Amino acid sequence: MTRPKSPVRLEWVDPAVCSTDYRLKIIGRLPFFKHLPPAAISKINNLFHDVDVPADERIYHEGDEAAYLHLVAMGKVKLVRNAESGREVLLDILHGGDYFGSFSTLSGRAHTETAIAQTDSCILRISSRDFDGILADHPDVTRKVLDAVSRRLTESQEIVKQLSAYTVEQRIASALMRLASKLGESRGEGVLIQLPFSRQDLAAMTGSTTETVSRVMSRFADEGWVKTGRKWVTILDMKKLEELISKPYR
Amino acid sequence: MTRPKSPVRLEWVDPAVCSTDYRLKIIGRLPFFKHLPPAAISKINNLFHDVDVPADERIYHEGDEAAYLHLVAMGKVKLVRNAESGREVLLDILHGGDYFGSFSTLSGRAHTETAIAQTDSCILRISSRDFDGILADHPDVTRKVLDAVSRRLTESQEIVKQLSAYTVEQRIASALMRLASKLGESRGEGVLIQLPFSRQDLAAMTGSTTETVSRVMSRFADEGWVKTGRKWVTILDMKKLEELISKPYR
DNA sequence: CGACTTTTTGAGTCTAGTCAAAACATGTGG
DNA sequence: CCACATGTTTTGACTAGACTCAAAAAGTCG
Repeated sequence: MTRPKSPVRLEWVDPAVCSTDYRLKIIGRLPFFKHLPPAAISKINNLFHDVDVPADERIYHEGDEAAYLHLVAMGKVKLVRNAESGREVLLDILHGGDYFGSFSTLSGRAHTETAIAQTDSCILRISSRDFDGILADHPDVTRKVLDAVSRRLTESQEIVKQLSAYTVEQRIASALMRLASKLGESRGEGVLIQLPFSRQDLAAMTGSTTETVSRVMSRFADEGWVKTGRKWVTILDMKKLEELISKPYR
Repeated sequence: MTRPKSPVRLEWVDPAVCSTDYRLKIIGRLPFFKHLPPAAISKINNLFHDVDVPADERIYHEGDEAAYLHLVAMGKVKLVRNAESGREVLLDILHGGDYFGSFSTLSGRAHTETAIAQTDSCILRISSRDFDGILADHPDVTRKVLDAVSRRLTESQEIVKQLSAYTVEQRIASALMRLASKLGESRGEGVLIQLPFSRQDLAAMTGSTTETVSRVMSRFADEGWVKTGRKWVTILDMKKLEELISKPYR
């Protein structure tokens, strides 16, 4: 039985994206701003600065002064916390339109996590100061930001629940489903996840180790629920993964 | 060596607190509102309704329609998520001035967690609709709420890190320190935590079991770092607990 | 003083981690 | 286009931290 070769096709990051006024389009599509009139968006656009970040490069580090709010214009960004033991914990993977970094000069001055480009990325950033100005000018934007943060809090609490109560197998199944629905690409046979992301990343997402993740993934593959390769996974049977989770602990 | 009997003294919940205009004082002291002029606070006060909740009673349940924002006026409230396996996960313990529940009709219609009174409590609540009105009228309040939610998100991510990378012993030490700084009462010999909270609660906070928590606490007590009893803990040596955490994994 | 709940202790088991090494992909340069 | 260098994934053997089940001990309250 021959396995398919890597189905990974890296997305094309046109260097021009960040340096032209294509930005205006991106910013205008963001949930925070899209309801605003073109004039306001244009004004906001001028407050953003763009940065191209090659894959694997750090955008900022835990403990750095939190002076900017960032937006992913293109590419993937992972948010990571490092434990004292050296173990890396993957908090979230972000893509186009997602925000990260800090909102304000008020709510703490240091970043509490590290942001790393997972692929070549284009990042837009605005100083916390300027963003504060936008919030002051547009109460409805503040409101949307509040909703976005609330949603992220709820997601984080869901992760807490899973880390507390699920087995590794269940956490991995859940992480795959989460990634699939957020970043998956529908293929004929299933949903392809190609961030790219390694066993290492999946381990850091689920509070586990590469070896254990590998073993669990092999089991899933044997069952025919997924197909895996280097830095990609295709989910063939979402239902079975779901059953794993809903099934009582014993 | 005789151990002290329970140092627990339950705080007195005067039924009058909730039913009189003492509420106005409480609301006026909240971080969200305290900067507002008395007239505005008085107006806001009228939108709140008070509820007395006896200990161990549920205030709302996961999945219930999220129609109110709640404030703890007096007492302690725990936020809990139930896993499919039946295991209970303790997300947070709240006390005077803390908010819980949902902010808006927008950000999802169902509660994602269960709220249970840990002690006899007095809860103030406001309909999401009315709270939306306040946010619309007072952009600065929205801003403060945003900061509060952001802070809670950061805290939640810290828990995720701990569940992912700490041993049970480290998680328990960390939980004790967190509770001490938030809800602890300074006594001569140390910091008393008397929520009241059981081994069960501590297990639900740390993704562990009562038995394991008991064993770890006994170890801590043998070392002379804590004194424990039924539903209370006194921390005698915070530094030693801290060392446990900062000390590399092995 | 009992009745009840919470906490502790013990013995046995198992999930998941550790360490080490082999197998496999992928991209590079000859 | 093949052979090699590099990083990733898999496999194996072993270990240990934490869970389970069961029962005894200790606190607390009426």
